[in-house]
Amino acid sequence: MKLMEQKHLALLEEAERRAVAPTDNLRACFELLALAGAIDRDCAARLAPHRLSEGKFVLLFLLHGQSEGLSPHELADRAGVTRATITGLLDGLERDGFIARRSGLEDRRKIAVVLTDLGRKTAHELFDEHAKWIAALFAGFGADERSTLNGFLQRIRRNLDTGPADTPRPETRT
Amino acid sequence: MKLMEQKHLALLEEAERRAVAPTDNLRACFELLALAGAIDRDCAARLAPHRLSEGKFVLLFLLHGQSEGLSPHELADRAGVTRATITGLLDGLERDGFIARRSGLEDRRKIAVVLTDLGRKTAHELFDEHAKWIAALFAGFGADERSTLNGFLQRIRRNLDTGPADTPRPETRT
DNA sequence: AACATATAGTATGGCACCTTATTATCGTCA
DNA sequence: TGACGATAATAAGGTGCCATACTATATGTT
Repeated sequence: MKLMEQKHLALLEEAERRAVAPTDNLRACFELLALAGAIDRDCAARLAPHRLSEGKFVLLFLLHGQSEGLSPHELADRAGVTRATITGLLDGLERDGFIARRSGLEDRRKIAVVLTDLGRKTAHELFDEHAKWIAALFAGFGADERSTLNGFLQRIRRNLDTGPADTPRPETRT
Repeated sequence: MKLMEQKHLALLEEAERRAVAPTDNLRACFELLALAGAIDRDCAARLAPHRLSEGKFVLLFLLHGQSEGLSPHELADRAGVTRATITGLLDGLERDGFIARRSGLEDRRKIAVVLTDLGRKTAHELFDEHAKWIAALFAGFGADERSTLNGFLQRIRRNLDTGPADTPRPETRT
């Protein structure tokens, strides 16, 4: 269990050598990023045995309960990725037998993506397990602690948003 | 500025519908992940104008000050990625004129990666800016607050490590 | 009806990361 | 000495993400 990522350790050492910035702040930031990275990796590791990635899992539970299916466009909107990315994920899900593509009836440009039995079964089984796993990460936290943590995160986010006025980020398209 | 990622919103809704896990916990986790994601994206956006990614930037400052250069193997160890990944990053850095590959003298399997003038200049300029940017994320935080936050993160990490005994993660190879 | 424009899905190519070969070189030990 | 296993770098192929460009279909305008 590494407390910090290798690259961040290196950066920290160099920053100490140069004394350009308060290293306590750097350390705090890297611990945050390391934890998030660890969560992501753990998530991926839990889904991998089912031949799923996080992105694919999201599509699965988005489709679950939609007996009519959803179009790739809708999936993209709800999952928060581009349509092109959806195409790739669907290719994998179709190959592995989780979903099927049905060509649309009224609008022939549209496609309806529907779960197969395997897809439905997998989505159903995994969702609860997944949600419980995530919730368990905050086991032992009281409401007050969660809200304190949240306050910290908000403040960091504010610093993130107001700070870099020099970088004209193209404002994630809607 | 989105507070939470689209996919997490969707997951949260479904979890509320099903009432399988305390959604406050889920929400807290997603806020954490969203912030980390936002930081990563911001980092990428700051480096992109220089034709650098975070991975490439790390290599650059690892090489900075190493007048003898480093081998891809050493770079991989210090950056915490595989040698194969390093090869790809070096290809890009070489193409863009930041580094040069020098074939080794004593051991002819080895290659010495050295910075070009452009590489040295870029590394030098960017490092301070980058470190200051990261430190600025924790502007306004006192030592006590940083340590409270850190305590929270450690607790989450402990939950992460102890929880999933069922997932036999292959224990990140050294 | 005809043309312009918008939309749906996908292909293509790029990036950063991975795992698993493959090739060249090194060091050792029989 | 020469064969063997370790090591260095890379190649090949896979994933998930992106942006851009293309095709087919739909729709609105005149």
